[in-house]
Amino acid sequence: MPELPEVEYVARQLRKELVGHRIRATVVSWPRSVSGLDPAEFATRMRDRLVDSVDRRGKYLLFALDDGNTLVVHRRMSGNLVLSPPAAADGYIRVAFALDDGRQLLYSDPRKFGRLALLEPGKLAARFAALGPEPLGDEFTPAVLGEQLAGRRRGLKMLLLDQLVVAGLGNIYADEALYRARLHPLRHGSDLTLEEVAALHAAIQGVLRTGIQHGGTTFGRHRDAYDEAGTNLDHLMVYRKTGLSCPHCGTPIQRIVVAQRGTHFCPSCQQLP
DNA sequence: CTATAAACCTGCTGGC
DNA sequence: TGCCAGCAGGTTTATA
Repeated sequence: MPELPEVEYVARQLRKELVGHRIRATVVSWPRSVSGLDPAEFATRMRDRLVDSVDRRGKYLLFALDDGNTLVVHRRMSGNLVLSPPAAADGYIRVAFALDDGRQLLYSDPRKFGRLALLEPGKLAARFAALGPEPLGDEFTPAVLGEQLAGRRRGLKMLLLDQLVVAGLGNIYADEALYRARLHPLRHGSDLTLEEVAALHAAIQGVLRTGIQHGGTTFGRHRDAYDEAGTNLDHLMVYRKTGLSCPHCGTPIQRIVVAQRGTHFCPSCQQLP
């Protein structure tokens, strides 16, 4: 499940590999993977475009093209962007881009949830205007996090998953951040002390940096641009560790369901007041 | 504002 | 061992 670390890691790889290269032919084999455009029109607009830059915003990958438009990719649950040749076809290729040097950029997505869109500058700005702050950016300070949580009666788990509160956290890193900050997932956003907000801020940045450092968390299908699995699974403390001992106190990790999502925490280290 | 649920999909797990 | 129901989760849309 690509979250910020998985997207950031791939963005860094693709920046190195794609900037300065042109896209030649585009083949869309699952039309719904492209949103907002007819697949044939999408292929036409992509033809001979030069990749000027590769960036990330939240869980979105952004490829700035030389005609001023931006290719936006969200991998959702099972999408991967992989450079060929890794024995190429895995049977789930939804979109394939042929590059000017013979390589291919393949979008593989078994569950077909991910989306590729081609956006003009105005639409790009509108799309991301409401998105929350970048948790690893300079603008994300404890005070900013405090503002985002102030007056919110929702639980912390829900708030952290809300991309308008903070951009890029998903189920894995939300659980890990709350564990690291020792905060119960059902604590109300508005109830935190200044110290707790500061701890959560540090925890969010910590778990994300750790994730990037280890190439992301591969639970099943996530692969980087070179088709390699990430190793951050070895560094998770609570996510999908129900019944296993808390690394800090030994209490069995508990699983509850919050907003239809599995939520893992230590009932001893993370208590409700 | 907040909460809840369904829809989009397919691979994998677990219960029998 | 084999089958199949249901789980898994990011986002959008709909409903209350």
